[in-house]
Amino acid sequence: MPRPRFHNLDQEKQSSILDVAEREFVAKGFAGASLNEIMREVGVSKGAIYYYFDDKADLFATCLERLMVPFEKLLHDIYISFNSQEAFWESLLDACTTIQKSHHKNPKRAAASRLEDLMKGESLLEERWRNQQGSEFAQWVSKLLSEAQSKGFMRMDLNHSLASRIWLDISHSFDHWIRETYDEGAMMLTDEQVEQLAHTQWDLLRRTLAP
Amino acid sequence: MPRPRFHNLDQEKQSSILDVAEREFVAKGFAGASLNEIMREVGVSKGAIYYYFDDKADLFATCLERLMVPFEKLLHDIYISFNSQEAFWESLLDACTTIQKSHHKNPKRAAASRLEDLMKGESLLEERWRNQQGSEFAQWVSKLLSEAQSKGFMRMDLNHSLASRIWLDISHSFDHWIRETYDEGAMMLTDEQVEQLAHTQWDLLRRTLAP
Amino acid sequence: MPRPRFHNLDQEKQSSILDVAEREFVAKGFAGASLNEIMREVGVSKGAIYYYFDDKADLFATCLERLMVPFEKLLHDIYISFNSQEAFWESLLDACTTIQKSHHKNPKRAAASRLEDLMKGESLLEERWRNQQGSEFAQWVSKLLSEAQSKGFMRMDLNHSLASRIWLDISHSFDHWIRETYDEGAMMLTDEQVEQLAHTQWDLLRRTLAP
Amino acid sequence: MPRPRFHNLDQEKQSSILDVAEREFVAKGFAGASLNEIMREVGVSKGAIYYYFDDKADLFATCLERLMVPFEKLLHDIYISFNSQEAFWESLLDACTTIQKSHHKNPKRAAASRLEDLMKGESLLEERWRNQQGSEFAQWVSKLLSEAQSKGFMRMDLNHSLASRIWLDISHSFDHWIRETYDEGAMMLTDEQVEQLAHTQWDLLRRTLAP
DNA sequence: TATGAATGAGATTTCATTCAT
DNA sequence: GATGAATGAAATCTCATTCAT
Repeated sequence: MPRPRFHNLDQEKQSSILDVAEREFVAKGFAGASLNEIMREVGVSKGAIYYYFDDKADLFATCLERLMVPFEKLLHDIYISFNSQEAFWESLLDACTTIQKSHHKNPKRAAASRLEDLMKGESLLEERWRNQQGSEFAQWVSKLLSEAQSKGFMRMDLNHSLASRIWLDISHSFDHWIRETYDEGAMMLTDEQVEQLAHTQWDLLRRTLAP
Repeated sequence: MPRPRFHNLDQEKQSSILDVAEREFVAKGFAGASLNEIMREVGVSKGAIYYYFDDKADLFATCLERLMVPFEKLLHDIYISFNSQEAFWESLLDACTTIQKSHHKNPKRAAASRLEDLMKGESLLEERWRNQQGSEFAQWVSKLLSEAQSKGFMRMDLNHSLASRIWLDISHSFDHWIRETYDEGAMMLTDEQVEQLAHTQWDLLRRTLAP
Repeated sequence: MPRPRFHNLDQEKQSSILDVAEREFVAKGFAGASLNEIMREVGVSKGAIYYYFDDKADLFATCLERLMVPFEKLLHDIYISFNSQEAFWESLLDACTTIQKSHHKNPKRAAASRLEDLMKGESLLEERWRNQQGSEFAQWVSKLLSEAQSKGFMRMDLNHSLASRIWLDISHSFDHWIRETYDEGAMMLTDEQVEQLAHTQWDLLRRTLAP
Repeated sequence: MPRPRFHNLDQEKQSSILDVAEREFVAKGFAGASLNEIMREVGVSKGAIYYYFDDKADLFATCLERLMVPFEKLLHDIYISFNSQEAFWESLLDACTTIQKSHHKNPKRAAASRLEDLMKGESLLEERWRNQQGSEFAQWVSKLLSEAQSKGFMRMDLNHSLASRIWLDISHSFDHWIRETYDEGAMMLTDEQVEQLAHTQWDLLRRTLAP
């Protein structure tokens, strides 16, 4: 959580700091990233970063937060039906589509999974972050899975933690793929193609997790 | 690639160095790991490390190599039949079982995927590693996928790179799960359970990638 | 010497600033104390401190001054008789009693000696402070000693600077002791006990410095 | 406690480091002293200090130790007789003389009291140092005082902690005086004068603390 | 073959101080 | 009168790496 001062900066400044920091963290990992480098690149004075953020970890967390918060809002608004098996899978398809569209509109969002990966092993970060909010998406998946299993909409012969893991990793596969794709050629997909992609993802989930 | 001298050391010494280094890298990432710490823990002199390895990255690569090489040998010995669709999937089940058994016999192997993850973003490392050998497993998967697709044993409506990604990530899911499971309780699975796990993994691949 | 504006503040505000600053300086020394910390604790804005004081040293000096000035007034009002040896020592006993009582009424005063100690070695501070007023008490002691020696009321076989030093250090001994005592248990001495203490101090001076 | 490496340096190097550090600490206090400055002045590389010492506090402690250890050895060898009041005071005179001579031979030793003063309020330092050894001299004084009081060789109408304090402060008075004297003019006292000084000190103690 | 002393660049962080408003 | 954003020098400390022995 950055100090309130940070949010008093004009959007442009805020963005430019977080953009650079995000790029640096993604490129070199948490420990490998250099605040010096970030300051220099942003063109901000040495003390400024510490005027806005508590420390390196705080800056990192703020980058992560910026990526996650809108996504978490999105998640929160998603409605999943449990009326019938059919309705359940149908609404899950809608969810996949919504999420994919959001990712494509803001492809940087896909970096979040990379940032979360980077936290692994930085015990300091993990603690702070998890206490603060944890991975909302992982919780969302876990909850949905439990509920769907209890209704018999998803298979129960898989260990719950393993099933979650797989669901998450399939989602991450698409995130990675999108990130790589956009990084390489900044190609733009049409709305139709994005819908197709979401359908593919949903199909994989169904193939994998349907009873 | 460590200097040849390193391999003149007795096995025990080699192992103790790489064990400690591996633990340190996995725990703190590449940039975060401290050579000082590793030396101290191993009880080896400062100069020695530089006598055996070019630099930090070389030590890292050697750790990774140790984990990968036996696995690559295993891969190399696996026979996949392309005689018929049935035979293909049958031999793939054998492959999954072989791999799972190997992982359970040497659970540290599962750390390899974590080490490979750690490399991401350490541009220095990535370059060296890819030039040197790259991820053999990824290549194995990619080649199999191509061949199976060309024979019609696997679905073709998925982008090749995305399909690879998914195959790899499902494999990683199991690696992660195994690593976590062993880390937490050091529980031991019976042979039967391992076979069951391999079957599950294979089943997921089939559900996901069969035409 | 703070800017005149400072004294336009209401007493309460002035006190709260100096109280916190004094505590911080006594606790961490001049260099170790942090203006940031002080501002935060007082709840005063960053600019304000620099609006009221020239700089850190000025704030320090003001703390010291607040402690010393009333004491110096006290000193100034003390009458020492040089009519006879007997009268001299008698009036010195009165002086000791007056001073001790003042210290006990305002035990923080005893912190002054600690603050003065802290200045030692902060060459910047020493210079400013000595030029400005120096230790009034040291001067008072020195002057009394000279006069008493010249009248034969005090021994002359001691180097003057050494004798002063001893007189001062005996006084400081009591200051330290009082400070420690009050810090530890906040115990309160009765008037009688204070008088007894003053008598002890005076007795030590007489034993030490009488011819 | 410096790392053993430090003591492998030739005496000259060790001394030059500690001399500069001591001067810096005495001049500016612990917090005020700058390691950078010390390194620059000694002409030693930035890493070197941290190669020899754990941190700033360790360097400080080493300075203090160098001053104290020989003195503590001296204390340890001093014999105080408790056979009779006369013998007691006589042996105390010898002790004073021994100590004074030692101080004059190595006037820097007198800085120890200043260094110990500097530690006050640096809570970090105080803890480390006291746990490690504490002020040997204070203990020596306290023990002697108790024993002498129990035999009736010293007055018992003074609070023990206050009496200790006074004894210590009288000793410090002489230390301070010596340090100032040597700092100012580097004048040398003859053996006879030193003996005279010791006698004065002893006389003050007797006047002050004899029954 | 092996050591470990020594280095110095660079890391994160703090802090007194200034100045536009 | 008063604020607090912004600064940048300097602080402590770490670390991969070199090199004389």
